[in-house]
Amino acid sequence: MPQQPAHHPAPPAGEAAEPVLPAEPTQAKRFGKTRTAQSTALLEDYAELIADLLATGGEARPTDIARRLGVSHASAIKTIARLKREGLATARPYRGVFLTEAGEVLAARVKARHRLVVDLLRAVGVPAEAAEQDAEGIEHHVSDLTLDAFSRFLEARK
Amino acid sequence: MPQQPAHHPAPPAGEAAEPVLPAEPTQAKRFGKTRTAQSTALLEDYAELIADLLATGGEARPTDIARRLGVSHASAIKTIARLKREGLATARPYRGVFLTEAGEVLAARVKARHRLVVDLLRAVGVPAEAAEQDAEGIEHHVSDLTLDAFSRFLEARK
DNA sequence: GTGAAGTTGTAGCCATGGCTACACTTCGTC
DNA sequence: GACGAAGTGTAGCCATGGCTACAACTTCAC
Ligand SMILES: [Mn+2]
Ligand SMILES: [Mn+2]
Ligand SMILES: [Mn+2]
Ligand SMILES: [Mn+2]
Repeated sequence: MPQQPAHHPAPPAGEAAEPVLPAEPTQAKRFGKTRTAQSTALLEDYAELIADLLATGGEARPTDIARRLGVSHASAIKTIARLKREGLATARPYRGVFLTEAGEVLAARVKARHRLVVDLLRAVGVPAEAAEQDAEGIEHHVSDLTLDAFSRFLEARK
Repeated sequence: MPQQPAHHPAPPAGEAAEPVLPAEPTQAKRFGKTRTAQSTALLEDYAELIADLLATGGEARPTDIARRLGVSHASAIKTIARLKREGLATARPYRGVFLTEAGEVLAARVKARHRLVVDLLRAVGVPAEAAEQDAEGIEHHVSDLTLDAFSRFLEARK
């Protein structure tokens, strides 16, 4: 059994604490939103990465993208096809990948969010590499309200 | 373009900041770990929910699980099959679902992590419902190192 | 300019996780 | 105890996101 965080009231000794379940529709809504976030996570990472590659190297080639993501180039190409289908990117054969207006907007938003999450983690004492690692997953599940709170928190302790 | 967090150095006015890309193998490793976390997220949520249902109602039936997750009962049953396949749960037809030793260990760990993530979010000023919502996704991407940092942070400002 | 190497694209496979439709069991009520 | 409602299980569909294998195109070196 993992340790009890000290700021939480301990359960009455002897018997297990009855967990308090959220109301059923509330809980279903939460899980549903999490599933939605899941399905856009990959697109967000691609958009962010493509923007970075374009900014630094001038071009974003499927093979580079694949290598950076640690997947086969075939997988990358399939996801690039999805980006195109969803109006986030354009690509002509052998010419590299570019972002549409919508894609650039998404990339900028994702990038800002990514940085803010890393900064917040660092601020509460998470070691640098762990912060970078965890942020890569966490960023896709952070709502605007939470983002605002992160901003204010960082601002306050600057 | 989203707002610039004030604690970050602004890019030199006039030209865009060149993003600093992590080394390729580093970045690939990060994305890879995130993918792994993704694939266990669902099992974790099931284990946590089943434990809660068993603790409160004494039984965890596929239909209850499905309703709480907001999916069809057929989907729930398929994931329960995966839990069994991975040695986390047992279930005999029409008799409800139970956790194995391994399943209970997982559930306890997930539950503690979930609570800690919610508490951390609340502590940095995230509104209650947003904290609950976002934690449902974030929890699957929080490493032990990060969890420790959260603990210490909460302890320090208790 | 030609040939080899690297890049890109396509095809076909698998696992996961949704769904609906349908069949079968269990349970509660009368 | 019979019946109908609720719960459970199975089958078959789809999309996503991995993979390998192979084919076609570009590019670079010579
Ligand atoms: Mn990410
Ligand atoms: Mn990111
Ligand atoms: Mn969760
Ligand atoms: Mn949870």
